Amino acid sequence: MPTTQPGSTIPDPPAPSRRELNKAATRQAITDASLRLLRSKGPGNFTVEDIADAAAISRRTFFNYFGSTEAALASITHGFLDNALAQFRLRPADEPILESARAALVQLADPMTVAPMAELYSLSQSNPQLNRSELEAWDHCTGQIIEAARERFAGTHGAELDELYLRALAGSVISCGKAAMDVWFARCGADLSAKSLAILRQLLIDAMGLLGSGFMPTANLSSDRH
Amino acid sequence: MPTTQPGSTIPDPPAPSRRELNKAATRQAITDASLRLLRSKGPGNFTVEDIADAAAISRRTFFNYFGSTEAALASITHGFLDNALAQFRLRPADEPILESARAALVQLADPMTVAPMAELYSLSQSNPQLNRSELEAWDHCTGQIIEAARERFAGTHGAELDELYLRALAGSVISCGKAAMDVWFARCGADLSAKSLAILRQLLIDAMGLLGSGFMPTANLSSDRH
DNA sequence: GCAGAAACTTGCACAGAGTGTAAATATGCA
DNA sequence: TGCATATTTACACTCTGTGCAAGTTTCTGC
Repeated sequence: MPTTQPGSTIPDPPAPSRRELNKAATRQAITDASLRLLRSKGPGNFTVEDIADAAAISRRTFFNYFGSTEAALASITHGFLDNALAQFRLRPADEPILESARAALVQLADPMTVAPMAELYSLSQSNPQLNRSELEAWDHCTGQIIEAARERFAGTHGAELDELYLRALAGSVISCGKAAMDVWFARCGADLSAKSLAILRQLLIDAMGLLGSGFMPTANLSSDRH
Repeated sequence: MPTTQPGSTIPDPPAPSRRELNKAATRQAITDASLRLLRSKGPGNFTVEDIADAAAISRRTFFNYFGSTEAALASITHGFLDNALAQFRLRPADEPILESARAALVQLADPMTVAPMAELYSLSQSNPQLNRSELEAWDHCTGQIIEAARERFAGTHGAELDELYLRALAGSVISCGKAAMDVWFARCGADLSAKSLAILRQLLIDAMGLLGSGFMPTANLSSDRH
């Protein structure tokens, strides 16, 4: 029962006002409508007006929330990656970054979290327009990881972390996470069974392992693990 | 004097026909005009029609060559990365992939090659539209590296390379290359002096070194090398 | 060299994307 | 309740991107 007593000493989630609730609902209605249309008509076969009608809003309002149909769908990916980032930030500050990344990514291999992402993957396969927005989402996440790692380092040490180290590492972590997702999807499609998710988890662990070991050439023997 | 004797036994560059020359010239005229307009008006402040006028072609013809203004500009990045890929393919097949990547990237730190890229970087800083196309170009290159590495491995060994290894490595190499370029640009701007290019070269080498050593946490001491 | 084929360019028309503006409506706050 | 502020909406407008058909250039075989 989340009471919001005015005298509460803990800031709580600061009282979601009516306006914020409405906006969140509209936003959700738009992404839901977009996903429905993507399912029923396929990528590129529906317009912003279609989405607006399906979400019971005006075309103009759609553009108050998203800049394009792709952006509306990419919000799913953004949600997924924001989740990953939140997990990353929860890790202890003295942990090696790669280990934090591994732990954060493994958290994502859970049905509720991965389901929308998997569906989006399967529906947007081989569609250039959507792929660009996906790339943008992953890139945005890279930027956020850079920020998070920088803050973490500045917190524990006094100095600043080398910029190349930071950017190269963050980019590689994201690339490896993406590679694991790609391989998983190619191998399992949108299958969300426990077995399939275990494979995803292992792929994410393996990918971080490869990164941590500097991609030793012998590592390609790992293919017979599956 | 590039004679094209019919009896020549070597296939040569197979006789660039008039049509191909015209197309190449038009393509070049479009990218040149785009870059000129980017310089003079800034990103987002000119239309396809402006480019078409400047290149002395019709609007419709522009779209026969490129799908958008961004795509026209991204052809610069594509050229740069195609160059990198060609260097990669020239490396001996038994060399470790990371070493090949390092060598290929270092080849790019040369004024003629890097100049257009550097200018594009400086002009499209903080412009979302252009950045998306840039990301797409890097991603496209990742795909090509995956292909190249797969072929190379299949050539020397009989078996297939583990898909995760391949994708994670290719993605990380590209990420690190990009990170090095980003840091270089942040540090040196569009400066193309020998000293600046030496820094770029060293950044690329360092980035590949980080990748090869698995991002050992002590590596961040490298910042005092510069 | 010349006719016909094939490739390329161009103008036109049209659907859709994206944005500024101002009026209408909903929400927050005293 | 009543005013201030935030949000939605309709409308108009520019620009994008594409199909189509008519014009122009290049290529091919004769």
